[in-house]
Amino acid sequence: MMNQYRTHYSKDVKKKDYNQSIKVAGWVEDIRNIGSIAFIILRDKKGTLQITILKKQNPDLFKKLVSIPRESVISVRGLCKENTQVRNGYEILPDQVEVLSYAATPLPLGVVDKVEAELDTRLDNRFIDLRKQDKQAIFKIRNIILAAAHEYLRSQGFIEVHTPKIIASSSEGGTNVFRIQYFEKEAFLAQSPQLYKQTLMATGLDRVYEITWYFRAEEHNTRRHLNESTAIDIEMAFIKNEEEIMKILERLVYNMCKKAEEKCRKELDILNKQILIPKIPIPRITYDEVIQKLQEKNSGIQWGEDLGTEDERLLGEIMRENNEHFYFITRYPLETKPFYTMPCKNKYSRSFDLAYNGIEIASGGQRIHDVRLLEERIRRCGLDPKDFDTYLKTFRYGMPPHGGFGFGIERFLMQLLDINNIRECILFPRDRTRLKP
RNA sequence: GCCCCGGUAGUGUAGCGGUCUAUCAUGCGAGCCUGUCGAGCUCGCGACCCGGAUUCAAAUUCCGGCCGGGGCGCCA
Repeated sequence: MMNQYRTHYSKDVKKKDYNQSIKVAGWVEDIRNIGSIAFIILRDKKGTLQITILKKQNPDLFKKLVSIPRESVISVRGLCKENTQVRNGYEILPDQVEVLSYAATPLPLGVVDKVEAELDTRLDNRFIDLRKQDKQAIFKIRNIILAAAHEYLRSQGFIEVHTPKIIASSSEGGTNVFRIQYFEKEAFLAQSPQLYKQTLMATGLDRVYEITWYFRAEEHNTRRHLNESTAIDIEMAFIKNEEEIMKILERLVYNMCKKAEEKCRKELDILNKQILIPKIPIPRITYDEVIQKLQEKNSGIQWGEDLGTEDERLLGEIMRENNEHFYFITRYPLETKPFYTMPCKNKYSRSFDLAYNGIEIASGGQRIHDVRLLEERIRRCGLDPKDFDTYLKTFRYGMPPHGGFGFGIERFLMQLLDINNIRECILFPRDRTRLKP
């Protein structure tokens, strides 16, 4: 007995339950009233089932059932009968129906209607949109991917941490931050846990990870940006160079893909997608090689410039021709990277991006642990070391070599499942204009 | 921040100066139908984002506003 409303989920009814009285509960997805017989499709967490009722056997109950508005929540007790004509192989012949919640009509959005609504309408009514199994599948896969990340990172000695999202100063420069009122002070929402992760490298925890929010006040309006997104952020100490970080990242990605492939068969089927599991090692291409490849394809990009969207797409295409979907871009020019990035041979840096079919999904690298070099880099980037007092202090009393990365969860999901709008990959997206629900 | 595009029933659309009393589908309501599973059939309900302007006449043209989508930049 699961609870007073339900003894079985739709997909848990087995042969041994046939000819038994069972209880099911869920949402009324559809009612097909043929006249003297009616079929009610009930949807629960695991799928759908059919309730069949004959008018002449129970006229009152018949009338009650067929007049329930779609998407109402009901609990039904009845005899479970085998029937090969029905998709599940069984149907329920009800003797008791309890309406737990009546749905108003018309629905703001149909769950099984023949017309698909636009994303904007769907997001406005996300609680109904998410009743659709294909929309739900994305979040079930997301769950498995994150479970895989936790499992893998913990197996590698990382501990999970949580750092503040309300912060005193804009951490890195670069992207715009949201300003908020913190009692009598001005504060900001963290655009990344970068500086805190580094601070933790001074503590001896050595390996930390955080599944975290990024808040970014950029007024972008694209299919691949959110103003509130999530990431897997890691930082590790006592590294020799950035290669060690990439080794963790590629294995993390491998494990996430593998677990999704193993455990999300049903969801992948619903979405009609297949997962490409990366071959390890994931190829590393240097920034210089990238520029060369792009120039061969007549891109106007010059050495020293960051890759534009078009360049990223083109590179993705070039790589795909060689059957490579994942690839690292390494050794970016120091100029293009934030102040904390470890330089390499003057003009290069020990940084990398991980791209997946032409879109950046992670970026990271080795950080500077020498405080004097760090101060110099802050100045070179046109910032004032005084503004980084709290941060710089952590480097003055013993800071090991370290590095890490930030990995965008929605970006990854979007590429993994070939979804063309990032808003599909987060339950309640925040974008340039959307603040609710 | 720059640049495009769009707002028509609950949902998705057609119409792009008069023929709009606005199309079709879906939905909703009523009815018929004993095996539906995109059920079917009959009847009905329901909409031109807002404000100005042009015109004999505006859903349609112009201006402003509001709301949305997308591209670039930036980035995950």
